[in-house]
Amino acid sequence: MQVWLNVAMKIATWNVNSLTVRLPHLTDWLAAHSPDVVCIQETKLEDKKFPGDALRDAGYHALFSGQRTYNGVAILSRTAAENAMKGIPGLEDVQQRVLSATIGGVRVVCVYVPNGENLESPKFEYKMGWLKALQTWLGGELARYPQLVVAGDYNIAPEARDVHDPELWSAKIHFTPPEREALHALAGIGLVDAFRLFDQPERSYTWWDYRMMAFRRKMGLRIDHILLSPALAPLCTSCTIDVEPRRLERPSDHAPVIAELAL
DNA sequence: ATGGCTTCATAGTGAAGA
Repeated sequence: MQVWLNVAMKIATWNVNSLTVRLPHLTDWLAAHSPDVVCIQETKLEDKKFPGDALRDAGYHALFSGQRTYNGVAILSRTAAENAMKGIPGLEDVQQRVLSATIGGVRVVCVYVPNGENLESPKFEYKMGWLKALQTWLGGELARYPQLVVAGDYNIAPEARDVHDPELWSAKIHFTPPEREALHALAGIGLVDAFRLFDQPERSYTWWDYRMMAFRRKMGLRIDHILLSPALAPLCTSCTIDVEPRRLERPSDHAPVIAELAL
């Protein structure tokens, strides 16, 4: 007699653009959706100011790696995380952008890819070097952890359909050819975009500028992604963007992305 | 639009985000 034990895992990513400002939105969202794992970017606070108590009251363990003013990542989970690690090994970086841990047998990597500013900026060089280091490291992690999720704010829109006006954005940061090639290279090592495993509505985006009433006018970019290892991709049962938090007062400019896995 | 918000910071001709 064979016993099947199916476990569903709901994993999300959300750039909150200041965890201090967005904490009420986050705790409301956790209560409404009960995700098992949430990768958070742009906490913008030092570790000593991390709202661990509020998140514990909300029912979540938290790993965090922050700094003053900028960047900062966290992983929230219903069950305790194991083997937590900060950053990309071998990459000297004072900016807190990567956190990884194992939760329920799944290796979770939370990433906040650099913005890049523009093609002429030194920040663009930093972004491209950072992405190369990420790719090299993830190649090894894929071999080490067959069940791997890499979720976060990639600051890159992969395809024209991920940009509200591809012509306008063709030479702009987030949609330049070298950035798109760097994201495509992650597909080359086996990582699959969970969102495109399913039919999706047109004009599906995860970020909208605060200016120009961009959200209301559907002028956005899809730059937040959940990438899955080859072993996990067939186990993914859904992937959606939740635009509701973007409608709230004082919203984050990013919306959460949620994937469900049948493990 | 070479910046129209928003955040954190400081009191800047702000910086940075996306």
